[in-house]
Amino acid sequence: MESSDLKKAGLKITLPRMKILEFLEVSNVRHQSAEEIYRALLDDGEEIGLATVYRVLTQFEAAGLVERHHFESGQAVFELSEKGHHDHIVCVSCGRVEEFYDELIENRQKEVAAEKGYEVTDHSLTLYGKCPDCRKQ
Amino acid sequence: MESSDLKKAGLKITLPRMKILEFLEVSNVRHQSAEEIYRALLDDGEEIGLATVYRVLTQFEAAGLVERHHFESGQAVFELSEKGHHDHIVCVSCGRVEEFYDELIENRQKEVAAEKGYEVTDHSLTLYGKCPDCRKQ
DNA sequence: ATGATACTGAGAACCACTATCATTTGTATA
DNA sequence: TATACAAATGATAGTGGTTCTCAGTATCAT
Repeated sequence: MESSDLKKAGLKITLPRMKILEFLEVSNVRHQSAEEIYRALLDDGEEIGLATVYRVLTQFEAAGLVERHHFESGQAVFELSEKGHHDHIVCVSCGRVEEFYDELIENRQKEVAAEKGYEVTDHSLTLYGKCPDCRKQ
Repeated sequence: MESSDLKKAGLKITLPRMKILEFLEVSNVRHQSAEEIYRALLDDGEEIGLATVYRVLTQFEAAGLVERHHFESGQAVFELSEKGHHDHIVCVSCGRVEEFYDELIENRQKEVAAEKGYEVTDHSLTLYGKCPDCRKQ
C-alpha cells in the first residue's frame, strides 16, 4: 500500500496522509483509535492535528483503505482493510481483539436478509467474551 | 410489565420510572433513543428531565427490562426486552429496524468462539441493507 | 513557476451522555 | 397516619469523542 492507493482514491498525496497510512502499515497493533494514531505520530515527531487524523481516516474509509468499527468502548477504532472481510471477537476484560471469518455465518446472513426481502449492503458481527488468558486468571 | 417489575429490580416505584415503562409498552415504535422517549413524554404533558430518562433507562437495562443497541446512528436506542434474544436488520435508507433470530447463526457463533478458546458472554449482529419498500423506489 | 484548488492545524462548536447538587419523593418505621 | 431518612429527581454544568470553521499552506495541472 502506498501513494498510488491515494491517487486511485482521488486524494492528493500529502504528508499527513502518507504518515497516517505508513503508520497503520508499520504498527503492530491492528485496531487503533484516531486519538491513539494521533498521539503515536506526535511521539514520532510528526506535526499533525487531531482534526486531520479524523478527516483523513474518514476519507480512507470512504476510499475503502481502512475500516471503522464501533466496539463497546465509545471510541471508534480503525484498521487497514488489506485482508478480506472478517468479523471480530473482543475480550471484555483485556480489550484484545481477534478476527475470524466463517463461511456458514456469512451465507446464512444473506439468506435471512433475503427471506425478509432485504438487499444486504453491510453487516457487523461482534462477539464479546473472555479470552483464554483472562479466563485463566 | 408493571410496578412489580420495578420492585423485583430493587427500584423504588416512582412516577418517572412508571411513565417511562408505560410509554415503552404503549408505544408502537420498538426502538427509540433516550431523546425521543424524553420528547414524547414532554409532549404527553409529563414533567421529566432528560437526565432522568438516561438514568432510568440505564437502570432498566441493568435490571434486564430493556436492551440498549448501538446501530450506526451515533445515539443508542432502547427496546423492551420482553421477547427472547434476537438480532437486527436495519434499513440504511429509511432507518426501519426489523428483528430476526436464527438458530444456525447462534450456534455457529458459539462454536467459532470456543475454537479460539473464548467464553462468549454476549454478541451483537446487525445486518444493514435496503428494505423491500426502499428497493422499489 | 504559477494559479486554482485541495488540504491543513488550531480551536471552537457539537452531540450524546454523565456527574453534581439542592430539592423532592417514596417508604420503612414509630 | 405522621415522621425521618435514604433514594430519586431535574436543572445545569461538565465530559469525551468527533466534526466544523477558517485563515494560512501545500499540491499539482498547466
